[in-house]
Amino acid sequence: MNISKLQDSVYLATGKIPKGKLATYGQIARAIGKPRAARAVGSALRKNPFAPKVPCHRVIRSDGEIGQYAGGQKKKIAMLKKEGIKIRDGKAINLDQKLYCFKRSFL
DNA sequence: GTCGTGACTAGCC
DNA sequence: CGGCTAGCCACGA
Repeated sequence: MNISKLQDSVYLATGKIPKGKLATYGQIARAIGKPRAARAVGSALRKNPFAPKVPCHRVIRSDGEIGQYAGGQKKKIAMLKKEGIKIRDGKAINLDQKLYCFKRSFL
């Protein structure tokens, strides 16, 4: 369990993302109570000790871009496509439709 | 305790 | 609309 508190919060929030839905780093950061910690969220996901448990590939940028991925953006895009997310030129379409509403129980 | 880096965001030109 | 810069947060050395 050698994980920091920030990581724990990020994994918890990310794990709540249902299949077929997406979330932005900023959204997760906000969900954990740190709306300015989008970077820290990415750093936490990069370690991702809960690989299959935490769908880090469902987390994308606020611009609708896929963002980085430990296994490569290509893999991330492929997985998202399989989940039902449509990707075009490395960007998620219908993003507003696929975005997931986070709970504010953290606050 | 200080410095540097990174799966980001928003603002400015 | 597109590209660039600065700002923020957390972690590791």
